[in-house]
Amino acid sequence: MKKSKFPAPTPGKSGPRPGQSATLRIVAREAGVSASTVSRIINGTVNVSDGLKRAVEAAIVKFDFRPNAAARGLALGRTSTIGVVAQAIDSPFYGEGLRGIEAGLRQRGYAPLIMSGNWRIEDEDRCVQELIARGVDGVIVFAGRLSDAKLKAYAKSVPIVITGRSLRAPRLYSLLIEDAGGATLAVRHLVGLGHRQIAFITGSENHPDAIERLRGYKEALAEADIDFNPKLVAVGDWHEEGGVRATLELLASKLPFTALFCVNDQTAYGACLALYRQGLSVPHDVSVIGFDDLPSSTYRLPPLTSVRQSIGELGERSAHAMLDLVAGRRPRLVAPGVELVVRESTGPNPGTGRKVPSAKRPAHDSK
Amino acid sequence: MKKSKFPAPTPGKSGPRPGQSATLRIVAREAGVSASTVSRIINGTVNVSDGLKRAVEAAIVKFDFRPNAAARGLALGRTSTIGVVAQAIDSPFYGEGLRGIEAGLRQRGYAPLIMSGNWRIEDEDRCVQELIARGVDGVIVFAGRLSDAKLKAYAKSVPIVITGRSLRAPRLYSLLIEDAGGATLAVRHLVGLGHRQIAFITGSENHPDAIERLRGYKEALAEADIDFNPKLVAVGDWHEEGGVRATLELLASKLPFTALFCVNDQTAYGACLALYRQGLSVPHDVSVIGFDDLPSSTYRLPPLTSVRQSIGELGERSAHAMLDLVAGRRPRLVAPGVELVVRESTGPNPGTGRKVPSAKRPAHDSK
DNA sequence: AGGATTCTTGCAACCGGTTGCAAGAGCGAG
DNA sequence: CTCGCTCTTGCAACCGGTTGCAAGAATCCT
Repeated sequence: MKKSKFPAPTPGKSGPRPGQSATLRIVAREAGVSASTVSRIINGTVNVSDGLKRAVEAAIVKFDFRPNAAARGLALGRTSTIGVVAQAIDSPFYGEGLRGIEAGLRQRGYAPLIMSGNWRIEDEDRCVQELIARGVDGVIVFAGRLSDAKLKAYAKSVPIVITGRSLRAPRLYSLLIEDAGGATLAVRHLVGLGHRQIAFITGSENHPDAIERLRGYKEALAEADIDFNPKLVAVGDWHEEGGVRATLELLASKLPFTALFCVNDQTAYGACLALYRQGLSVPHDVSVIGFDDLPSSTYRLPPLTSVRQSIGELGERSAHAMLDLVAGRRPRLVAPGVELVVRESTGPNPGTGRKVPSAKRPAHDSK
Repeated sequence: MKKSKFPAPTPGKSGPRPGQSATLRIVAREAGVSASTVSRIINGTVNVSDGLKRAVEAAIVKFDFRPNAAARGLALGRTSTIGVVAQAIDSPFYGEGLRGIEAGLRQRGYAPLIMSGNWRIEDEDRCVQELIARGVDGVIVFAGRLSDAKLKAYAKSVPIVITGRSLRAPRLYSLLIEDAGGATLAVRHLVGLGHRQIAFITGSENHPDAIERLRGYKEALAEADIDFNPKLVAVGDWHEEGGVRATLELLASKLPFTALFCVNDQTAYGACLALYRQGLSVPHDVSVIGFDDLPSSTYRLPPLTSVRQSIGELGERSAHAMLDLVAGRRPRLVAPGVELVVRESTGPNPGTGRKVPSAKRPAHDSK
């Protein structure tokens, strides 16, 4: 496999060989210069006389030369690759975040190496380890669940950016999402429409985002002098399926509710389906509101009211924060703010006698 | 930046230093052996005596040693990384495909390096070039539009797997999707429900998948002795927005139709919204059928009838085909077959007097 | 027991770019 | 015309694993 020790690399032929890319030294020989000169021309490290430059450039074109990334990475000690840990690459939420990350990295010549944690902490852990082993220049953990301690430990071997929590450590930067604030926004909207019995479907119970959103829900209830009823909280799984199940549980409990706040949009999609199956209309019988404002929420039937937190923007900012860390600068970025987007899945409480002034809702959508 | 020439690498301290990973030689010194021995133990290349093995393993643990991927890649001539070109990472379609690819690669220790072509041929081209420059061991072009000639040219420098077309060249493998067959399935289903005026919303016009699905649509019409009417074909963009626009155009043309076949599920989502806006009910006024059977189609209102072509499975098979190519074997895989999944967005033609026997539709969903 | 095998292990030369150092070329000033 | 300066360019030593080769140790054979 090794062993290739051509004394004079095929002196007779000079064209590029298929499937075997040229090396710096081959190009150098062709142009009659040394390898270092070629390297310097490619990287623009120092000035090179015009004649040589032209000759070298011709040789580069002739052999279609591309510097070997592994060799360059080895010499420079960096790979221009950032590891990204998501939970699932197929998921509107992570998809949008990854798009933002990719866009943010590409601007400066970096590329993301993406791995999926499959919602399992052990997998997430394995991902980070494998990414480090692959020599990435940094790791972005997007909405992950790894413990703070683990993250701090990993930050010792590679810069880390983490979204969805607040954590301070050297070479680690965190972007905190306004989970509680967004949840408060959602519940206030429902209260404003006259709802008093507002159910909540949470995500997996120990996820930091879920905990915070529950907190925001409680705060908004307190604000409106509504007692918090734990029986109006059901547990989903961040996916449609969990939304269906949780909604059916809530309905089965016979506890009346006229509005439903879901921990994320996908859960809300499931909730809408479950309500439809039970012959309940959204928003006439039950108002439903989500969180994230996924792109597809605009196109749901009915279009979903949601709390917008631009995931794409969050991804892009994570990427920039990471590039700052890599360059040794201290990032100065925060997560984008949250914002209520009112569409057609929420409406006035049908129970109240008094007419609630209808919220302004655009005719087609409110993009 | 280089210059580091520690005569004796910090002989006093011996613990791992933060941010600076240990090298093979450091581990070797700690264990009192040579670097080659450590390498051989790690890779299991040859037998090593038990005592040394234990000492080395202890040293590896002590320094938390992970071999540098760049160096290994340089020495071995491969990176265990496969480049993947998608159009958009945030897109249920590509998301599912990428998940399959990741799963298929991970099984054998490979990881995907994903880049987005953003639906632009030039970007797609740039992606392939950058991936090659990064030294990936192969490139999977997932549902791309690069010309056959370009692909063949690239296959000279790196193995290539391409989905969605049929192409033969050395070190290139293609997985052909049954686009036409799937489209025929969809239209036959509609015909079976009594529909005769069946509209079609295509994707971007020059995309191979779109062309093939149109062909299948025409074939099924011919089969049922229905004349093909080009005015019943509208152009979308593979996304919800295009589905909305195309549907509004079809409705504005005043040409009656009772069923609508959409080139993919996202287009169908948009179509459903547009119909809803115009006060038309799916499936009572118009039947809608999609293509792809995205996971979220199960949770639409109403759940969408679609032609299932397991994208995830396609991704996984692409990955396996690529690994075959890399290993020098000839892949023997084909794309997964298509299959009709009947849900609730299609129903009997409301216009026909005769009652059409209702298709069997499960109560909740037909996963 | 002596010689022939086989096994273990280290040395050193790779893989392909990068870069400090110094030699040589080119140029201006005295 | 010579000295000293700057600019261009090549040499060689890295980066950190891998592996052919051969020396030495261990094992087996007659």
